[in-house]
Amino acid sequence: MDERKQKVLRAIITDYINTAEPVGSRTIAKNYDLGVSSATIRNEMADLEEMGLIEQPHTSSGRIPSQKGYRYYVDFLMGDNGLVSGEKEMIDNFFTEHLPKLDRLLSDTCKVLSDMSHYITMIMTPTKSGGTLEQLQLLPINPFQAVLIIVTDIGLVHHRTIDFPVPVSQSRLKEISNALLAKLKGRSIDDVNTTLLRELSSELSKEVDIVNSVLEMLSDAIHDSGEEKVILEGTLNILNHPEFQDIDKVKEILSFLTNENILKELLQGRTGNGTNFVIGEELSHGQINQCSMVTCTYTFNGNTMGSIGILGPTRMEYSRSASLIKEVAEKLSQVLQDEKNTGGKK
Amino acid sequence: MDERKQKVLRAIITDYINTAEPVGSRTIAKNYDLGVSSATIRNEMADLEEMGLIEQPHTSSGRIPSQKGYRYYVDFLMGDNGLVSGEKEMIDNFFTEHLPKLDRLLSDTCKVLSDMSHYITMIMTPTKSGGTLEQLQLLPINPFQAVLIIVTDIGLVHHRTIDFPVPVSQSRLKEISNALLAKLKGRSIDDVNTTLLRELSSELSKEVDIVNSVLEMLSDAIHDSGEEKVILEGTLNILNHPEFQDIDKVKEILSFLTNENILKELLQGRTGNGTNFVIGEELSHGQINQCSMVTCTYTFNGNTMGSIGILGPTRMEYSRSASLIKEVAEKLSQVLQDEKNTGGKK
DNA sequence: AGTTAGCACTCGACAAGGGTGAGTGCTAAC
DNA sequence: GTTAGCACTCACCCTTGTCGAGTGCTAACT
Repeated sequence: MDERKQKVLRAIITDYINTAEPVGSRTIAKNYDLGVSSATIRNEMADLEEMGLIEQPHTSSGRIPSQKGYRYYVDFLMGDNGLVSGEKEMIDNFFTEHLPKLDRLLSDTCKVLSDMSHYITMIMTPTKSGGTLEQLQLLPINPFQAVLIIVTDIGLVHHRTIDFPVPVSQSRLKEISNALLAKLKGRSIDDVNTTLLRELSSELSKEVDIVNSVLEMLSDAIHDSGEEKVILEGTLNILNHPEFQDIDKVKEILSFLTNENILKELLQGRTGNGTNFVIGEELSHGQINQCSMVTCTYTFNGNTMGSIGILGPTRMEYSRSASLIKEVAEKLSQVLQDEKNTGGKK
Repeated sequence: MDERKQKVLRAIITDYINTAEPVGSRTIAKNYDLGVSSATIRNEMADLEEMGLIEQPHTSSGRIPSQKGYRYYVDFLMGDNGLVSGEKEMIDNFFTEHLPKLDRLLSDTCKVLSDMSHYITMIMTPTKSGGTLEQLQLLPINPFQAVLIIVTDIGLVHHRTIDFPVPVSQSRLKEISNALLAKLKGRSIDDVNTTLLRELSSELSKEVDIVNSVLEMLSDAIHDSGEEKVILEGTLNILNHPEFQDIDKVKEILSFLTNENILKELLQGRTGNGTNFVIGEELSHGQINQCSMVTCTYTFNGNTMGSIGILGPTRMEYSRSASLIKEVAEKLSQVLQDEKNTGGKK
């Protein structure tokens, strides 16, 4: 593929990203000075079409990029446009001003990203597997109820209300609480499985009913704590793009995205450390095969913690989205790290 | 307004609710045997139009109900159609099967209601003002961090992570924790305001930095705890109704509803104990003046705790929605009460 | 006096037809 | 290899005509 063909392809894709209209040879000749006439460009376009990189919606209309064309574009042509001046600063400000309360931070980050990108954004919360249990406490509310609280090493707090079948004294509650803490403190979340809990149950078998109520909720809380969640924002943004004017299409996509497992699947298993592009049918879900996605991971302590994704039409601004998501992911990782370093000088 | 006019009006509204098409005199004569010809109905319709209860989208089209017409309908004509057989059972089952973990319960309730109604539903979480603080505890994570936990009398748990500027020993933490608990236990949430916190700050002034970090987060948690939230579900349901085929209209409505304060306003201040109807412009927000809303309150300990709302097109099924929402609100109140009674036998 | 049948009229919805313009492919000349 | 020119295609828009549902009015009927 010679350089001129690349230029033509880049011009077509750039134009189509901006206008969402099939782009003709004259438009390119006029607006992207390649130094050749429209006729020449027509010849090049015929070649590009033969290669499967662009296509014609119908005879005698302009060309639009094919999915293969977009793939070639992100892999070889796109380059790194960077962010418009001021945008990087916006992101930085957001992170310096923001309280590092994890769930809130993530959901606000997601919101900022969707506002800036004008696409749908999603963030997977940190996988807690690998974390350890640092605190565990039972707080009495009344003789028949208590609150179970667990805290993991990265400071995530989970709680559950426990109903006891019989009244439980405060001192007894404290005993159980201390016994559990002694056993579990410092253990990894993944270790606290059914087997271990059963062991505990038999060890603390003085009052089975009570202990079992506690263990049940503990298991529930641990399980919940190990579970990633996906935060979704900017779903309404897609309504601004001309490819989503069909209400049925929109409905299909949006209801598809309400399934959290789908979102996890979309965010997970994207290879590579940097930004990653998944285009159209590569997403392998018919409902969103008119969409593309840019993903990136964020880290904590050098380990991948979760992913961030931007979902837009196949015609999305790949370069800009990549720059945005990369900046956000880096800043996010940094804030998490800072929090750990300055907050927890062990 | 004589009986026949009422019958005609009821027929028009019923038909329009089902079809979303302007309804003509012939349709009524044919499908709703009033025992008179279409000509007579035409005369009645002319009268109804003069009264402002129905209107014509354009000359020589059928009639559609006006907002005043809907108002008359819900006030006098509608009656109580009740639920289709099996629906009440569905709701009851949902509540018996469901774990009473408050926030989860409410969001699932909201979901069930939106699934059954096919409209947008919203639930305002319980107002905690009036509640009292029952538990308060500081759990150490490491010398520089602790988790603050507060529990209210109805079992709501809130937590905040605190960063200390200097290392704090476990025993000192316990002291502070106990001192605060002694001061605050049993006090109403509303009482814990800035003034009280300032008092505490000076009383516990041994290590101002530490105490202030704690009080700041306490204030934050209390504030959050006093704050109602609104859960929203079924936003995509409106896409099924023919009046919402215009993508711009949909966008306007949906983005309007992302503002939580708006939702609160919509749910609050509806008079009366039973179900309540707000029609079209009565909602006093231009963005949703093509919508109507049915609301109902749920209670705990005999006090109104929060509201539930169903938002649909003005052409919504008022009677059915009212029955649904009433059933759900009653069951929800009952579950909350049961939980209190069996869970907390003080 | 209220009800009904009949009739002329209105107006939106839909389909068919023609013009316009953007864009292509091909060919011949440069 | 590049360009200019030309015939051709096709979506889009506008106009026109037809159709049908529905109305209002009037005169006849009970």
